Amino acid sequence: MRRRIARVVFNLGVDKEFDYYISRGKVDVGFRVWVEFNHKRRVGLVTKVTSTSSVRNLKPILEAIDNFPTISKEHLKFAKLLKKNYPYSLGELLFMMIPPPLRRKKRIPSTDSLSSAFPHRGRKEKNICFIRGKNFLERVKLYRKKIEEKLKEGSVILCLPTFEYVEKVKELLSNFFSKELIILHSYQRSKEFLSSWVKLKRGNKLILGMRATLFYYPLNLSCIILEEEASPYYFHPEKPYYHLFDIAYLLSKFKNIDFILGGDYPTLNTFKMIKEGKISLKGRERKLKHVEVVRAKTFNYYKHKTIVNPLLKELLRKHLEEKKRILILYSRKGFASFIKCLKCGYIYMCPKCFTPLRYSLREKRGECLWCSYKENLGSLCKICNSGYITTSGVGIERLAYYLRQSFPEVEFSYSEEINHLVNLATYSILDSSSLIGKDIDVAFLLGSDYFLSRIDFETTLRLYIYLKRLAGLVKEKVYVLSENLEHYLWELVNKPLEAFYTKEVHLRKEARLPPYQHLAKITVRGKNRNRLLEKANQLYNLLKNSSLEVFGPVQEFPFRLRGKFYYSIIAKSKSKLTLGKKVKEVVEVFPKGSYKIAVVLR
DNA sequence: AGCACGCCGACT
DNA sequence: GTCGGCGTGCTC
Repeated sequence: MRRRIARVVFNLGVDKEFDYYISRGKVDVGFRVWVEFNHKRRVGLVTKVTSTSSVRNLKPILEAIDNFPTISKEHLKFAKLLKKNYPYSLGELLFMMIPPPLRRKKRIPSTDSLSSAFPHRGRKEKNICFIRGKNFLERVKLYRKKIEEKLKEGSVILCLPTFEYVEKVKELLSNFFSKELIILHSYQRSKEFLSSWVKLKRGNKLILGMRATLFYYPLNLSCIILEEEASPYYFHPEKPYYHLFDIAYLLSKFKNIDFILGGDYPTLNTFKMIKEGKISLKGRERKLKHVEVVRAKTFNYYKHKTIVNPLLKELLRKHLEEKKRILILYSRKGFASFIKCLKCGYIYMCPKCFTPLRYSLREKRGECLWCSYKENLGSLCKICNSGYITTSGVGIERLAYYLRQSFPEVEFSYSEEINHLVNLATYSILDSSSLIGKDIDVAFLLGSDYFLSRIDFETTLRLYIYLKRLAGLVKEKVYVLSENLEHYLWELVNKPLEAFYTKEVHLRKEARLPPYQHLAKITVRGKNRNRLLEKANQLYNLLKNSSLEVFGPVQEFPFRLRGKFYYSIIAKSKSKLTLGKKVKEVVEVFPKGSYKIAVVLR
């Protein structure tokens, strides 16, 4: 019996396979094919070759793009496993494993077949381990040993949060693994990406990349390393939404290989798994410098004509006189959060998102935080044409402005380059590697009350990690100015990790939040506000009927983005798997139309 | 996902 | 009358 029919999937949200007959040439599972689908020609991927089809009048495969598979049978199996956990089609998931240029009709620029090295599967019990190290320089040294050992068995992928980490690790490891080192990430040009992708399939390699890299894993993968596992960069913030930890965890289980997590402070989930004996722990906590929490009493800004707290001024003056190297961290970007007219009270808004525009002093214009909208401003109000425009709210640029007023002789440098005596930066600099190896004597963390007031259950843990990183960096002391000394973080910030994490885990358990309960945020968007709310309520009822704990719908922030409204519903469940499955079922039966749904699990 | 088709309310 | 938003169904 000759098998003449190919089952094909596309990079579309249709979770269905389509049959085409094979007219000529070699076509097999994993081949990219050029076919006509719905009056258009596009690239499909063969998931099966059979002899029968329930559909009559099949269309032919116009062309097999290559004469070898782009996707292996193992990758196909892994994509099917992912499909069980995520509300995406098999096609969408498989195309994540294909380099972007090859998602179009382009031939693979290689001479011989791409048949990869022998698939690797761990024999004994796989090992999940959290390696604790002060900073990434120290951890890379620890990974080096592990990489050397695992390269004997197969390839190793080292996932890094950002491009700058990849560059730094490349510098650090290229001497040790010059033959094995391969860089693969989506910042590369397509030619470079493709040549790396072809190379990583031959022999035992060390692959450096970011969150998308893991989807291109070679069959002989023997170990996954996730450096700085608590980094927010491992969350993919657009469709297809995923967290790299989950993908890496599933892949390591699927292949039964080692999974190494690295970081200075773990996520709460990892901490919980360490406590449960599911993850082993290497490395100890070291003594850090003291974080001093100072009561920043509220004072009258207008009377004092400054926003610089007198206490901060006093502390700064003292350390400036001692010629200390100072770092000041602040949580809000830009100059001001609002631009308004003093006469009519009009607040400048983004016309697409209906959120206040932020004022950027550097650019001298209003900017939307949520989309790319920019607006140049005159000195008179654009509505009443008479009132003066002022700004309110304190961003880091305004803070710098007032600090210069208070200390005219000091240069408050505000940039990513920390080379001056006094430096200003936003908290996010602590998620990068820019501060490693810099000499700082004293650090001030400002704006913590605002940071903690955000409606997000992760903020306390984030701030704890930021403060601990600062405490590990400075030679002398970290100051935090807060008006809210009752916050539980302040009494735990100088205690060992164990104390804070135990408390936080306890609170999350009480509040039934991750990692004890999992959350799915289901967001609907559409142009008609009232109808959208109806839709959101329908969705709410469907979720409720599938015996999930459901909350909402609530307006998203921003409520209106790029001309569309957004409502969110939160569903809760103890098991991430059941949650994912149930939400997926509901989303699938929900009528498709002009109201689009997005699902984020955590 | 994209697209065609058909329904219905709004508006010169 | 006809324009456009919206639901439905279909793609091998």
